[in-house]
Amino acid sequence: MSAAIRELGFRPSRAARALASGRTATVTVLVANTTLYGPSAILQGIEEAARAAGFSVGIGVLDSPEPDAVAAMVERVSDPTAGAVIVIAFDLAGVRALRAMPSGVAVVAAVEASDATESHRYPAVWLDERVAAAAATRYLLELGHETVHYVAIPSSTGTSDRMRGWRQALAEAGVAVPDPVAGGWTLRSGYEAGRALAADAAVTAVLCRNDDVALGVLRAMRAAGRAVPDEVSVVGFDDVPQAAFYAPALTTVRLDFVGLGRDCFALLRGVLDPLVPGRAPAAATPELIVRESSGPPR
Amino acid sequence: MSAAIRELGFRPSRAARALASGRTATVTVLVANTTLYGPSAILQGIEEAARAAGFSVGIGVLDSPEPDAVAAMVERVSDPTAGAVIVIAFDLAGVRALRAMPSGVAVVAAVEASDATESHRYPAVWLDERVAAAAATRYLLELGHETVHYVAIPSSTGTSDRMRGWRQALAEAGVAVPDPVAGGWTLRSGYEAGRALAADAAVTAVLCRNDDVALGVLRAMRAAGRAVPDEVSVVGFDDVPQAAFYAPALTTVRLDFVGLGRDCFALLRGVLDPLVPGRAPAAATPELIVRESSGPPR
DNA sequence: CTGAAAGCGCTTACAG
DNA sequence: CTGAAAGCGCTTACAG
Repeated sequence: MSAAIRELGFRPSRAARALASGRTATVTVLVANTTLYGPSAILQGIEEAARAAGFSVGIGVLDSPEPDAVAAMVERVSDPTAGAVIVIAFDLAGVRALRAMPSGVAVVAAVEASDATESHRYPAVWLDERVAAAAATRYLLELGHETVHYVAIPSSTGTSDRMRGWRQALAEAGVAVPDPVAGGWTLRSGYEAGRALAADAAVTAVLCRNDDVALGVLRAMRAAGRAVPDEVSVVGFDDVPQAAFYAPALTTVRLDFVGLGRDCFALLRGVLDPLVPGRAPAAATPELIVRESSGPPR
Repeated sequence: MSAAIRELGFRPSRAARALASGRTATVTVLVANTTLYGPSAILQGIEEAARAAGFSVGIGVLDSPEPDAVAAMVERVSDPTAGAVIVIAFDLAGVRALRAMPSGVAVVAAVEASDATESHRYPAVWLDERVAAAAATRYLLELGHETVHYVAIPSSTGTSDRMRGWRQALAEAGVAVPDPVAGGWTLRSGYEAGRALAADAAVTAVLCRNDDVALGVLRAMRAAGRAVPDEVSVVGFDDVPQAAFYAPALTTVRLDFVGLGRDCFALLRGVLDPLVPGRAPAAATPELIVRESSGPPR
């Protein structure tokens, strides 16, 4: 912008440019809840990369997985001049939004389960959670635990790489595969799952679908008088910034959500404009962070 | 939309409409970090209200409080056809963005300190944190503590209603006002502040600027062998969903950020169109939630 | 009350 | 290489 233009306070109209040129440097990201750590960190990463590339970012939250609500949201973002969309498809609402996207709009997804059909219908990005879950499970087994229990969040995507990795590690070790315990997205549901697990004296190690669930389980163990990690080990997933400060500090799998968000935008960039040199994914590999909540069985 | 139109897959172009009519149903919200609970919950509330009103919401993150970076962001959102902006001015970056907004664009803010000049230059919305902080302080005093220490997050906005409420309650009780201890936005900084406090045997009660700081303080106390709440009480601010599950469960001030976000959008709505009936603020009044981390001094 | 025309602020293909 | 014209898809004021 020249000094003269700046002085006059001239600002180009994005709307006019979009209309005239037929394209907009805009992504809108569809997400179920901006309040949870994972999605909010992915959003942070997307925004960072988008801003660097001169893109605007819009946001649409999928309050409810109810088909009509999802369809309404999809309708809003399918405006022909509205630009591309990224959907964070870690749960039912996101998966349904992905399925409902009309052809003709550029869409890219961040998914949880790499084997889900969603990741084949659209360009997608994910972390290698299966390997990480298997590693966490193996770690517990090697500590001497006879098996490892798993607290899942059901009806999210149907399949989960985390659960598959856990199951696979158990199978490879030739160890009994207990039924997964049903948790949920709330802390309370993690607590309830923990209560059930605490009541079973045979349980000595539990892997949790995320750190919120793990925090609930931790509290349930304490309430039941089962010492962590002396009597039972608990391991989470995500490594939220608070995890290192819990009591006990949580052993968990660190997931680079911000990096995943950046990769997601880079992928979208490549879809929109094949001439833009595609960068290799930069998200860090998931890594088990051993802290205080895990140890050998008594 | 008629069935015929739907069948043909017709979707109106938002860009064309914006150009022709001169207005866009769009808000973009400027925020420093989508990853923190407060801002992300406010965003959730804004998006919910905006969607209900048929508005699109954009997001711009203020990575850095550095003036050039802030100016660049402000420039992007000041597009004449881009619509209104909401800035979450809880920290330096937000406050600076607010100050840099050119006249002519509709802006509304969510602020922390009701007395700051920012809240007078623009329509703003805030929670009554001063009264809540005073109440939390009084609660600790009435438990029998001789005074209450405060862990602040410095250089955020300059003034903080939370700190003012604490100071006021102490003054009204005719009690010594200790120097605030400097914390920060990271958990680690809360931990460091807690270490300093733990080393001072005279400290029996500490009020923390937010729950993250409080979690850090909790851990520091544990590391120093000071029992909570038996030897020292710690109280937070925010009531993040995890607070009830910490060990010990955190006594904290519940802040209705989602409601604040809704109110913020309602205020903006009124600014954009004075004919729209303005609804009374609906955010819940801050409330002290007493849990396990506070009690009488020994 | 209905319908054709002008215009919103840009970009772009084309004439000069 | 430069400059004037057409057109992007809507809205709106105006003629009929």
